Amino acid sequence: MSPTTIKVACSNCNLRELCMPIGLSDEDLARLDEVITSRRKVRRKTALFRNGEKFHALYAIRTGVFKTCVTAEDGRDQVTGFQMAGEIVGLDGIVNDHHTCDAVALEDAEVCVLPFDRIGELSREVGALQHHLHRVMSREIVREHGVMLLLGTMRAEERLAAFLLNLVQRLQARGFSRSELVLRMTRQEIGSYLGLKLETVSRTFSRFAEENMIEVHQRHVRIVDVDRLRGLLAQPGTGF
Amino acid sequence: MSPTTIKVACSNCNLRELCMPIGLSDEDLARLDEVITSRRKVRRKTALFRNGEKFHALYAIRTGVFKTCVTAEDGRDQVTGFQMAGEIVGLDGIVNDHHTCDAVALEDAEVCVLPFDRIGELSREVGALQHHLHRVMSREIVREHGVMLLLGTMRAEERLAAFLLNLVQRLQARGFSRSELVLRMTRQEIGSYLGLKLETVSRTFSRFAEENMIEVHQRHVRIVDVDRLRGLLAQPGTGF
DNA sequence: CGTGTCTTTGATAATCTTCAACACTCGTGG
DNA sequence: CCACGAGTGTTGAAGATTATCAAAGACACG
Repeated sequence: MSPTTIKVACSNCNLRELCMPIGLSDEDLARLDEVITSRRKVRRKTALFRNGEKFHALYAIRTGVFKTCVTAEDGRDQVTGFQMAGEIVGLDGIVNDHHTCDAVALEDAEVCVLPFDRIGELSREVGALQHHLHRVMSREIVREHGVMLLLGTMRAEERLAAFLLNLVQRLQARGFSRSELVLRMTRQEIGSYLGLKLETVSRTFSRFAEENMIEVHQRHVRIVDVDRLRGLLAQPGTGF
Repeated sequence: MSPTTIKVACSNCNLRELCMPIGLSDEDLARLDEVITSRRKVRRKTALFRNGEKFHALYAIRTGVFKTCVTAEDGRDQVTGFQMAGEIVGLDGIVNDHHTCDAVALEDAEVCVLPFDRIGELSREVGALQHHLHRVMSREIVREHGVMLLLGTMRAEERLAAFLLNLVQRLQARGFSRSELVLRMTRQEIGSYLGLKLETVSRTFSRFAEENMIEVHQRHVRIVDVDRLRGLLAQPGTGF
C-alpha cells in the first residue's frame, strides 16, 4: 500500500521513449527525476487505485499489466482498457480530484508515482513536458474513440481480431514477438472489454483456431495468419 | 471557412461558467481575451474540422449542437459524442497534430477559436487555466468511460434512457426545461452513438411512449415520468 | 491431490438487425 | 399555392447474432 521510496531515475530508464517525452534536455530530465522519486509495487489482483479514492498522482507502468474498469450503480462493470509498460494510468482522477475507475494489476507489477501537482508545476516550466502530458491525455481520448467504434459497430469476430492485433502490436513495440503472446487477462475480462460474454469470447477463439488463424493453448496465443485476422477488420467492401 | 475575426471577450461571456475556469482573476481573463480573438460560424451539416486535417485549435461551442464521429477504414462510422454550448471539441487533434474525427454542426452554430499553442503558453503562466485544461481533457476521458459502459453492458432501452436523461440534464444546466427537449440529431445519429440501428431507436422511442414514460412528436420529446426512465438504468437488482 | 477458478462446448432463448413498405415533414420549384 | 421529392421516421416479419443456462474438462495453487 505505502509507496516504496526508492531513488529511481527517468534519465536512466529503458522505458523512457515509450513513457516520457523525447527531446527533453539532460537538465530537464534531471528535474523530472526529482519529481518522480518513488515507485510502488502492486501485487496481482490488487488495486493501484479504486473508484472513489482521492487523486494524487498519475502512474507510469514499469512492469506488469493492468486493467482499468468502471462500475455502474447496479454493479455491472466494464473494463475500459488494459495497460502495459510505459503507459500512464490515473488520468480519470484529474477532473474531480477523485478516481472514477479501478486500476487492478493482472500480474505482479511496479509503477512510478508521478505526483500530479508537481508534474503540473514542472510542466509549466518545461514546455516539452507540458506538451507531452497533453499528448498523453489526447492519445487516451483517441484510443477510447477506437473502442467506441469497436463496441458500437463491430461483431464478435471483428472485436476479438482487433483486440489481438492491438495487443501484439503493443507487445512488439516493447520488443516481444509479433506473433506470440500470453494473455494476462481472463476470458471474462476480455469479454468485458469487448462487450461480449466470456462464452462468446471462448467460442470465437475456438473458431479462429479451427480456421487456422491462431493457435490457442489456454492463455498462450500464437498468431498464425496475421493477414486473415486483419482481413476480418477491413472488409474488402464496396465501402459499406 | 475563414474564421470571422470579431473581437469578443470571455470576460463578458455568459457561458463562462460552463466553459472557462471559475476563479480566474480579472487580469487573467483579460489575457485570455487576447488569446481568444476569433469566432467561427459553422452552418448546419458542415464540418468544423475533419479527420486528417491539421490541428491548430480547440473550439469552445457558443451556440448550436455538434456531433463528433470517427470512421473505420471500411467506411463504418461511429458518433462519439454530441456537444453543446460551453463544451470543448478538438481534443483528439493534440496527440498527432492532426484531427482524427469529424466535428459536424447539427444546426447552425458558432464557436470560439482557441489557438492551441497560445493556450499552452498562457496556461504555463496561469495555473488555473492549466488545471482547467487538464480537467477538460480528463472529463472527456471519464465521459467516454461512461459511453463504453453503455455500449458494453446496456441493452437498447437502457441505452436510450441513459441518452435522454443525459441530454436533459445538460440542457437543464443551460437553463432549458428539464422535461422537454428538441433532438437536433436524427434517429440514425442517435443509433450510431448508442451502437444501435435506427429502427431499434425508433422502436424504443415508441415503446417508451406507449408506456407513457415520454411523449414523442418527431424530434420533440417530453419526458413524462423521469423516475421510470431512471428506473430502467438502476435495476432494483441484487447488485451482483 | 483435491479444490476453486477458469475454460470449453452444446442447446435454447432473447435481443437486435435486416429487409421491406409506407407515412410524415419540409423545402423547392412549377 | 400546391405538388413533388428527398430525407426522415415508423412499423412489421423474418433472420442472424449473441446471451443464457448448463455441464463437464483443464489447470493452478495451496
